[in-house]
Amino acid sequence: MEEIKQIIATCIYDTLDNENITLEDIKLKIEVPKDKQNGDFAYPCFNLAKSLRKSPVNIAEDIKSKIKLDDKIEKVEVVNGFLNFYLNDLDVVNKVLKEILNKKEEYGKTDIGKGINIIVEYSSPNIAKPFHLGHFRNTVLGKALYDLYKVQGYNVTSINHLGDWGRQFGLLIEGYKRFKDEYDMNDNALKALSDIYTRINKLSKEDDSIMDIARDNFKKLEQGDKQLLELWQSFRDLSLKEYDRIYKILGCNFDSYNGEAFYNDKMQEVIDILDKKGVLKDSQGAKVVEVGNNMPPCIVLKSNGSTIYATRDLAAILYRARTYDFTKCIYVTATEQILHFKQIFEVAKYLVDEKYQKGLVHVAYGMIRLKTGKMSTRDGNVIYINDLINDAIKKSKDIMLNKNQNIENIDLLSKQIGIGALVFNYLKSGKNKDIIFDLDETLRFDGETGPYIQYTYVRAKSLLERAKFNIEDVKIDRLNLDLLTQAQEVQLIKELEKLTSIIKKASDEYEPSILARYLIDVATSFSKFYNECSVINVEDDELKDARCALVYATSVVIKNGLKILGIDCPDKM
RNA sequence: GUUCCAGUAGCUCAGUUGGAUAGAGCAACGGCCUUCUAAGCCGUGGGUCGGGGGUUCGAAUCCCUCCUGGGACACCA
Repeated sequence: MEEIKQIIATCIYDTLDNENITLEDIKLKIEVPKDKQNGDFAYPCFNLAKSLRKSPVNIAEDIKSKIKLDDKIEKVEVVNGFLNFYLNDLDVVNKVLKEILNKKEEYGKTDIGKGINIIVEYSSPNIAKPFHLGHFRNTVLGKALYDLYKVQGYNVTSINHLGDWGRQFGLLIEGYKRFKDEYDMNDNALKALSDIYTRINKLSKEDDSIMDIARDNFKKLEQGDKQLLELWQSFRDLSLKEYDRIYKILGCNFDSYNGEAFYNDKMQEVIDILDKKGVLKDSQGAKVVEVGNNMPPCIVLKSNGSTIYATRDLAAILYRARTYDFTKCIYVTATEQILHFKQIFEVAKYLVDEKYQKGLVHVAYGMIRLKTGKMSTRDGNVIYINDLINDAIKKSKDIMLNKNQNIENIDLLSKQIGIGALVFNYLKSGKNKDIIFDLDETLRFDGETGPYIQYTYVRAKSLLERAKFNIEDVKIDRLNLDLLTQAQEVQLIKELEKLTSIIKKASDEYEPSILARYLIDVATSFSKFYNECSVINVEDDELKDARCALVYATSVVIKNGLKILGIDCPDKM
């Protein structure tokens, strides 16, 4: 891509004789036309009009008449002041396909991140509560970001910053003591714990003494009360066990589960540093740091002297800079925390070197709301992810049974497809869009969905199986790829070429949806090819092999792409 | 009140470092399975790109302003 732009820019530059125009200027202006009719690359000549004192159309014609084209470029045409460049398709076809066939599951990977440390903090649920849709969006996004960096060779650390500390646990412990006998902790323990929490929370509003006990419980926890810590630990273990099921399903694992509790003993140093630097100020009894930029100050110590979430996040920044020497530390959370992160990133300049402070990134995603309003565990206005997963699996199973009665592994397949639909649904649109939950929309299986892409993969695999095409037995250099000249074939190959640059763009913009949408384009291009070009029923064996190679290459791109998103490829559906 | 995000087809969304006739999917309607999986493909209809100004050869995209929806705004996370 970049090299071709460089070549075209050089070709254009050589026809011009004007010191006001640089090669770099030209290269920057080269674009990919939206409409393929207009070629593979285009150069708009309008901005040259002033320096050259000629009309854009004349300039374009002039360049065209003088230009010496590189071998890689087939032709150039002038349309409305644009110079449209058409690549030599056979070059592209051969180069791209051979690369994919050789690299296989490595295709799309690069090493541009070699030696660079990146932290992705994501998922981070509050323990003792079931996973809901909000956590799901977070987890799916974070996992995709993690893998986007991973495949580019970055040294990535994933951190699950568990919400496992705070007064709420003092309250939960009290509720647990009172009501535990009424619940079955072996079945859906998190639901039970969260019900207990809801109950005791309600009670505490009628009875002030309960809050006092909760405060006291938490104080004891902080001081290391053995019995209470044991209880707290059991809540944490139960929660992780439950979450792990979902993490396994989504294909994510964490290098660290250091949550808020972990920083319990690491906050004093933050206070000391801030104090020593003289930035800690009294304000209405609390200790704050002014952060400017029209923002309210960041509270670091509450008026009762205790720490707050900002203190913990600051301690985490300090710890992570020392432990991981990160170039980037990415926080995946909902948009409601934007101000909070702006504040602590500002305060961080007093704690760590500029290198680290500049590397702090907040990736904020839009809220998921229900038609009945914002999700809230407290009001019971919430979608639990387990329920949704079960719905999705059931639906894909029903569809399969409807199509074909005897499918092996139907449980595995329906799980892969149902979850593929869910995950894709939450990755396909931009992260800062709010989502209003709609069950029918979430469980769609046709159109721009996960199952559509999986289906494309399955069709490709099925073709290869029928054609008995096994990549391990193929002599890649002896394939006659020059036979792939049909419009659908060339178009598909040009699509496959983009994977690497798409991965880079998606990570640069912290936007996995770019990859998700790209995979839809790949699937669509393949489906068009599939409809137009026979693979198995062609007489010419050379053509058959070439097409099989293309089918295989497509399956590789889809599989590699979906893997980054955390979506499995089923063999049949 | 301050500030951030969003507003594009009936619905859900792409497109935003300015470029060619604003694109998909769903829904609607019409085609394509005795030959590779119809969870698919092809076609038709559907648009004041929230409104109004401005900058520019050129604006959905940049600037100003207003409207609508959502979030955040001191001791919850």
